Amino acid sequence: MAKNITSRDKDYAQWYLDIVKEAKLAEHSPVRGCMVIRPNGFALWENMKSVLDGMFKDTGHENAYFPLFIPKSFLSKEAQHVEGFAKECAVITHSRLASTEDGVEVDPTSKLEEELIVRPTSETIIWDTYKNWIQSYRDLPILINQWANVVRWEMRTRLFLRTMEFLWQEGHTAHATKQEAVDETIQMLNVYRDFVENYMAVPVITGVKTESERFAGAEDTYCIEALMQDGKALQAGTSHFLGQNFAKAFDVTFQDKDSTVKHVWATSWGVSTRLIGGLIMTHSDDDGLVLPPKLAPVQVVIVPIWKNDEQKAAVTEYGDKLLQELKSAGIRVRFDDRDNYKPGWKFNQYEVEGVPVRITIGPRDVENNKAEVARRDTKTKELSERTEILAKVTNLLEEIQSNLFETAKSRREAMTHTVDTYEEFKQVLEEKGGFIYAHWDGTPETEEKVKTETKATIRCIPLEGDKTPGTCMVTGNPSAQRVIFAKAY
RNA sequence: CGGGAUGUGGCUCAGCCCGGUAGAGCACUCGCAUGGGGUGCGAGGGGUCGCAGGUUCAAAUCCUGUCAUCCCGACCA
Repeated sequence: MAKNITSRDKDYAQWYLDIVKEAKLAEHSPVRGCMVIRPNGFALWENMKSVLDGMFKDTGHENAYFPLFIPKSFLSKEAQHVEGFAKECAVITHSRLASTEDGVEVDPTSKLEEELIVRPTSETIIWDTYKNWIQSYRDLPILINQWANVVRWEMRTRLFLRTMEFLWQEGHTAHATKQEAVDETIQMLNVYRDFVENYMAVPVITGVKTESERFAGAEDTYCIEALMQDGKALQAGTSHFLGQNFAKAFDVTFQDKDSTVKHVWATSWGVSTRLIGGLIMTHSDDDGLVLPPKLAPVQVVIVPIWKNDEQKAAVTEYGDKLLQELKSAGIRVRFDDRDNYKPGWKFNQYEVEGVPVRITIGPRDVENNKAEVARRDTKTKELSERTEILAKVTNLLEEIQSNLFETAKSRREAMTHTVDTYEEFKQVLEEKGGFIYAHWDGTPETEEKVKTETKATIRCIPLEGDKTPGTCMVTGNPSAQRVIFAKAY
C-alpha cells in the first residue's frame, strides 16, 4: 500500500529517508549538509517549541537573543571548550563580494581584522555578556533561554539527526551557589524527560555522561537517551552543570552577602530539531509517519466522499458541522473537501503524513447519521454514531497518545539486555543491539577499548535503577554500578 | 582527506560499448468517464544531455581537462 516507502526490514536508513520525504517533513537543500524544513516538518517543530517554551517559562526562564557571530578570540578562552568545537566551526573571513565577468568573487580587500565564528553553541558570547550584567548576588540567578540556529561543520549528515545547521534552544543560567546550579541542571533534565515522554511519547532513560562523552567545558553532562526501533540509541537532550569553568574563563564574579567576591556557577541545556528524527524513528511504520496526537499539526482529518453534486452538497454540509463541532472543542481538525484528489488518494496521503485520526463521511453516513473513524497507530476503523463522534475522537486522541508511549516502552524493554562478560556483550550487541547494561571500571581506557572493538559507546550512567556494585566486564576491576552501552546515532 | 560511483525534461532512469535529427515511467496541463483505500482512457506542454576544449561531414555517445553530487571510512547534538 505504501508504494514509495522502503520497509524497515529491508533498509532501515532508507526507510527513514523515505518517511521524511513522503511525509513532506524536509528535503536536502542545494547546500551540502543543510536541509529545507518543509511546512509539515516546521509545524511539528512549532508545536514542540510552543510546549517547551511554556515549560521553560513555568520554571522561571525568560527568552533573549544573542548574535549568530562570535569573535574568534572568545572561543579560545575555555580550554576544553575550544578543543571540543575547534574542528567543526564555520569561519567568516571576508565581508564583501566583488563583481567579475562571470558573477562574483570574494573581495580580497575586505578581509576581516578579527575573523568571526558562526556559533556552534553560545556559551562564550553569553558569558562575555553576563560578565557585564553581574556584580552582586542580587543580580542572580540569571535564567535565560534562546531559540536559535547553530552551525557545526559535520562530515556526514542525516536529515534532522545531524545537519550542519540546525534549530534548537539553549538555556544558559548563572547562580550564586553550586547547589543551586546543580539543582537547575537536574530540573531542566526533568523538564526534558517530561516533554519527551508525555508529549512526544518517547520513553527515555536519564543519566550522566562519561568523561569522553561529556560536553566540552562541562563538569557534568546529564542526558536523556532514547532507543530507536533498529536498536540504536539517540541522545535526545542534554543538560550541563558547567561548574565555574566559564565564569573563570570570562571572569564573571559577584560580591556575595558575606562581602567576598566569588565566581558564579553555571548551567546550559538544549534540545534540537534532532528530536524530530527521534520522533520519526520511534513511532513510524512501513506505511509512513505516525505522530503523537499532542504534537500532530493536524490531529483529525475529515475525508468526504461523493459521486454527484447532490451528494456533494449534503456531505459538505454534514462535514462542515462536524468540523465546527470538533474545532470548537479545541481539536486541530482539517476538512479536506478538495475535489481534485480522490478519497483513496487522500487516505494514503494522510496515512503517510501520520495524522492520528481520520473520519470518513459519505452519502450513506449522512443518511444513517454515522461516520467511519479510523486510527493511524493501529490502522483499525469502525463506524460511529454521529452524536458520539466528539466524545469518541477526544477519547481516541488520548488513547493513541498513551498507546504510542506504551508500545515504544515495551519495545525498549524487549531490546534492553544485561550482560556480565565481554564475550556475552559482543554477542548480544551483534545479534540483538539495543541497550546493554554492563559493569565498567570507570576508566576512559576501557570505554575506548570497547568503542574501538565493537563501535558501542557508553550512552550514560543511569540515574535510576539498580546501583549494585560489581566487576568490570572487560578488566575485572571494581565497578560502582552498571552503565548503559549501545551503538548510537 | 583516502577508497568507490554518478552527472540526460520537475523526479527515477534508459540510450553511450558499435557516433547519424533526444526516449520511457512517474509528476504536470486539458477533456471525458470515475469516486467507501494511491481510478481509467484520450490529448498535450516541457530537455544548453554538468561545464570547457578536441577528433569528425556529423558527438548525449569517442578523447582531454574541469566542476559538482552521492556512497563507504576517520569526527559528532
